[in-house]
Amino acid sequence: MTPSAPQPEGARPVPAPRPRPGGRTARIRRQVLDAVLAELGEHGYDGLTMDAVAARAGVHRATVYRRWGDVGGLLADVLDAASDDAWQPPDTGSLEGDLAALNREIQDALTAQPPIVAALIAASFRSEKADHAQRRLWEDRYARCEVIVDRAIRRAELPPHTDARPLLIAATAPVYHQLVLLRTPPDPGLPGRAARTAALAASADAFTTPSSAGDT
Amino acid sequence: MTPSAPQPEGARPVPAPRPRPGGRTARIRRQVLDAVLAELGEHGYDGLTMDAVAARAGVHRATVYRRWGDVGGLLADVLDAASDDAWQPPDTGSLEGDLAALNREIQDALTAQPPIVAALIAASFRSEKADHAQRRLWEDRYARCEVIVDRAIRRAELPPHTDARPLLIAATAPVYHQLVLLRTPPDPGLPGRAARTAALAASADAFTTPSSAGDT
DNA sequence: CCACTATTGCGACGGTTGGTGCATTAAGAT
DNA sequence: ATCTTAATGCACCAACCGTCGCAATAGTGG
Repeated sequence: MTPSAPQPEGARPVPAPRPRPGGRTARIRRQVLDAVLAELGEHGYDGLTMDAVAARAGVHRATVYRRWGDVGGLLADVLDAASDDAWQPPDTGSLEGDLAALNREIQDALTAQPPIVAALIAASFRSEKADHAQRRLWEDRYARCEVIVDRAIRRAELPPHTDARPLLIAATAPVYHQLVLLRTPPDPGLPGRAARTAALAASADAFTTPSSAGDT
Repeated sequence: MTPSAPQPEGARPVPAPRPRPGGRTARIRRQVLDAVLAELGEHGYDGLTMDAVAARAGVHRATVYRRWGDVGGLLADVLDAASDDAWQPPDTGSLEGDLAALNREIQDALTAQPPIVAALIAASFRSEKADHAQRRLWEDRYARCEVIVDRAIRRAELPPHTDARPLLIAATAPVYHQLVLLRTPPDPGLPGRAARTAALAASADAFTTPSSAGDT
């Protein structure tokens, strides 16, 4: 079973809804998840072995196997933990500015050193559990970004019935595509260009729903 | 074309290893590559082991190890072999039609059963060799697609200095993004919508190089 | 046809990782 | 303090990896 979302650093020990949220369990969980991030940054997703994680965390392999099952369980837990932050999309005052800033954040995250984000995306292909967690993270992030489109509609930059998701996908997909799939070196102009392209198509009604109130 | 048969360095410094592309060598290569595809389709990239490939191909493990080195070498050879086909982008008579047809081909390939293309993309993250081969394949495919933009320019559908690559990326990235990264179920309307969006932005000069003859 | 040799098959080895039964420890309650 | 039992550590096995030396095979040139 997956060990539900762990609390971030130093969170107050909540009044024990779980059978035994003892100090040892929480401490080991934090140690293991930190070890996963560290191993992921050093050796990449391919060098992420249960043995190395357990050794770095200072716990026995069997403990990691029982609580997380396999590497995918570890990744899934890390990904779910990533959804617990308070991230919000940028707010620059214009649609194109928001999308460009968003794309810049994406590019920075994908090219950061160590490449943890890229490693997590790549690793999500190896496991069903990590895949599901990755999808939840995508859904969470794109849902939060919908406010960008809402604001643009409120500013009358976009027609009222613009579909947020396809617009956000069109704006961000080129950045992911080039950096994750094509693996081309980062292009400083790409975030802005992709944002401009999507904003242009959006203002030309390329993302308005034919029927109203129809969510995909 | 062949995996160039990397000789075991240091073991036997043969000064003039006469290449021997005899019938047996080629036959074994084909058997092994077919086995790789079959294993990839059945067990996915994660279940792709050297032992299983050798057993299915009817050759000894040592042979596979000697000629391809590791799983990455096998994948790289498969990817390189994929570049040797005579694929050409569709020609429907219009830019949007070409892009839509291209996107439909991409979507079909990515959702085919067994998911060999998706498995190859995912597997390209596991190995340096497979990664390089995958990049070569991307480059080959996108280079072949540039003729779509050339034809559109010749038809006066696009301004003369339109950059082919960013346009092709913008048109195809959403399909890859949704199917490979986001892992959403295939949307029959997505190829056409992405093509329409890109064509619209392109006709609005979104992909023309600001300065003269563009590079990249 | 024959000699030469690159290539393959064969069996085995040590090493690493994935995964699991069993004994021990420690958290939580009485 | 003591009991209960969830959680952990330990030992163990199975599968796969990567490599080696040697024998057998089959292209290649004479």
